Amino acid sequence: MAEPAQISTLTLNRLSVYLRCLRLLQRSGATHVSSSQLAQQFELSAPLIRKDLAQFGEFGIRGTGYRIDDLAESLNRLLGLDRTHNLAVVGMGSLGSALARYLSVNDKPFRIVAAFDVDGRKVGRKIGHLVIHHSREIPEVLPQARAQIAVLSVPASSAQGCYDDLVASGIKAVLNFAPTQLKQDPSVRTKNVDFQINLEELAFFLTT
Amino acid sequence: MAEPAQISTLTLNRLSVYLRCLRLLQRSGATHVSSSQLAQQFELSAPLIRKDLAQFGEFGIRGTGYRIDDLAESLNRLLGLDRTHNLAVVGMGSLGSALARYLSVNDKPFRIVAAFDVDGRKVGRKIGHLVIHHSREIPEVLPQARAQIAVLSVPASSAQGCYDDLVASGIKAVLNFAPTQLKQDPSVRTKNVDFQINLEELAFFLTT
DNA sequence: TTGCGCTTGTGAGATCGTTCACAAGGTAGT
DNA sequence: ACTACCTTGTGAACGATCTCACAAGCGCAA
Repeated sequence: MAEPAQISTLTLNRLSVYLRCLRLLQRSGATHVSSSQLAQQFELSAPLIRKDLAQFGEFGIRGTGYRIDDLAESLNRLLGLDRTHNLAVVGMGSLGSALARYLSVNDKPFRIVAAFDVDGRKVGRKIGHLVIHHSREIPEVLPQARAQIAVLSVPASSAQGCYDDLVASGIKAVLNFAPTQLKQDPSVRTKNVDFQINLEELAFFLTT
Repeated sequence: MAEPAQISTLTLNRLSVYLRCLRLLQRSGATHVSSSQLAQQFELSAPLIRKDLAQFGEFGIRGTGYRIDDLAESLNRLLGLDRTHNLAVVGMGSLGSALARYLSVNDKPFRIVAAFDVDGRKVGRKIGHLVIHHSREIPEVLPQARAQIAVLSVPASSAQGCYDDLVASGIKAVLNFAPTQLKQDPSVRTKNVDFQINLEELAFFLTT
């Protein structure tokens, strides 16, 4: 019931997981679900799920559980997924292209509105119905396309430069795939997806 | 000086970051680095870095800092990166191919030894000098290739099935890129890289 | 050798996140 | 209406993680 002064990232990510699970349940025809049912889907405890959900009001019905449709819609709105978010992909190598394709296919709330690369051979080519621009055109194209979130999939060596360009051009958030630690701008929400580090984590546990 | 009974994942991931930074410093010709110098590279506090490193012995020299070469080698060995780890990639869609290419190029301690897909048109084709096998051949090919870590880049709908096959065939660790919550086997180290959830996290902070 | 300046290593404290136990509040059957 | 049975929401204990302050240690200069 208390309005969430500050939602932690951990909670937020779990909410995404919950929502995804609810979508599946919706398709299966169920109407209600309890916190313990959700808990045994993933490896989480029921009280944690209840605490997560209770931060935003009393969604549940005691004795019955949560109404799937209601909860899904609430989470959807809460996460800001009821609106369309415009993405720019910077770096159309194999990873960038894969991400672009993945995002284009789905009718997700994310839509690619701009793509950039430094490779002259790629500039001008189309990905879906979108022309690839040269990275130096970011300052003009980015605001015009109204991109709020950038997906950064360039080599580590050029990541910082691209990041700075994006920040200067008014980007609001960056999802960085480059295996490097960016010097972040405090006004831009930045998130790293570093699969090399994840591999190394797994490798470590194989040794012991 | 205390032998680390249990290293936390947070610490472990930071060690990877430190090591990466040390590699850069090595190229720049520096010989020593202090915890505060490291700290201002990323957004971390110096005491945290010292605590992380002190878990494994006294690497530093008071008054001087850390010897870059020594520390890099220690971390390298500690993380198990002085050995080669054999990878299998399951799902050679655009994402799987991008990951495979990325891992093939580098002379990292990770080496791809097997690739799988269910698409008959892809089976038999080569990625680098590696033949793509059909996913149903996992039970035979996986142990023969001595793959310890699997990279799972299949659609969400088939992720659980592939995961179970991998587990049954003796895989030791799995890096899952499918946007789904796997029912994990306790004997297999599993790590999720869910970039959809990361996007949703960024989207959330744009609304408020 | 002595003193000064610098940096590490580390216990104590603060903060954050999760688990636990239980009261409050529903539903269904009689 | 009443009872039995559920499930939620939540304060309190617990545990993990990070921050802080400071003593211990090393190098260098005189």
